Amino acid sequence: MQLHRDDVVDGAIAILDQYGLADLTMRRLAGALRVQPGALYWHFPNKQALLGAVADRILAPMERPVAAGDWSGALTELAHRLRDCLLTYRDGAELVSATYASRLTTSTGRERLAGTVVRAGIPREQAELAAYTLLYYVLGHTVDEQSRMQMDSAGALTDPPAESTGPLAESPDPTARFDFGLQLFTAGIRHRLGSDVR
Amino acid sequence: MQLHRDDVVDGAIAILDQYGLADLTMRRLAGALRVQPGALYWHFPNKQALLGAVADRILAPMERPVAAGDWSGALTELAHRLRDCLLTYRDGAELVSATYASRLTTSTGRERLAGTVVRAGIPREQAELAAYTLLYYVLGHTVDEQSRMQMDSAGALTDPPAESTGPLAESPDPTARFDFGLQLFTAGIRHRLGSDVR
DNA sequence: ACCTGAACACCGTTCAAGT
DNA sequence: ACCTGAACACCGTTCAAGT
Repeated sequence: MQLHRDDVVDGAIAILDQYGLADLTMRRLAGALRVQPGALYWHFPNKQALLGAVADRILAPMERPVAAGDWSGALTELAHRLRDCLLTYRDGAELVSATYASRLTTSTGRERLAGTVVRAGIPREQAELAAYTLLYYVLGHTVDEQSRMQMDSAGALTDPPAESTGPLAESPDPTARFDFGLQLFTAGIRHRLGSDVR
Repeated sequence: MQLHRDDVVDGAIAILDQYGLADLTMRRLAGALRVQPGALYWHFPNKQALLGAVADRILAPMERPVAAGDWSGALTELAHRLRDCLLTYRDGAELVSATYASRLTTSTGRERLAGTVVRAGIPREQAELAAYTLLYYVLGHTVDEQSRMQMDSAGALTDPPAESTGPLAESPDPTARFDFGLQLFTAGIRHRLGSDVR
């Protein structure tokens, strides 16, 4: 049985989702694929490249077209879809955020965000900056949200009726909290459209 | 010569700044302090705790009072100061962002940001959310900015007259780019003050 | 072309034992 | 109280050699 590039990514995703990013090692992955660690290096030059391919897989749904017509609807849809991608697998947000340090530049999600902001009427250069701003927010929020989820599902067993873990514990819906920052962002864009935009 | 907790943090900061986060290992740090690796575990329970102490050191200037009187000035000042803290040492942004996954909740910088937003006239719960939003932006932006700086100073020797590295290469001043996102944020806050705030 | 076997140069952490 | 010595259980990566 030949091992293909996609099989390696499949195996990596499986380990990621079941055991988390810390357990996603080349040796463990090789073991799961019933192969020697060195074999992986025929398919990928190094671990970083493998993680990049995993990140691409996680973000694949970002390619699909958006339904919303107006720019603010499209922006909201893209931001939510990005968050959904990151939340699909355990430690997905952390992996993408760690792996896309510089890779963000070529990310297709970033381009589409920027294009949508341009459509709103913001000059190209500023739209690029706005896209980054939104991206930083979505990544930061989702990494935080996901790590809290995992802390909760671990702590729920050891610490059942804990009062509150911090100033965010009382906020009800994670999605509502996400939307708050999103609305702050779109309001900021709208304000730039109102004022002198040049 | 007795080794104290602060000496360990000093040594860690020195290695971080000279060789980067990847080279900040317990063994290397022990070597620099002329001590066995195990000795560090008398002063800190594990590496994570050590990195937390390093992060606290990096963020120490956040405690100083702010000069600006109005809320938007104070917000801008705090955001800039946070960025400055992160840029002071090599890989500072990456270390803080990696180490403060859950530690953000108790961070003093976050509290002060939230307090400032409350002063603007936003209800407490929303102000907390806004503070997180700003924090995610500053961290994301600065990690990106700092990693680009290091890629440039490494690539400048191997790749002198490269055309452009991406859609951000033409933007002139990193500080101006930082301010753009910051203004987007404050405009968003201001918009919430204008509308029904409850 | 694709993989094995085996090594190289590291990690973080623990812990009896020393002083 | 503070540290050494030495081990344990891992890492990512390389590379001759096999098929």
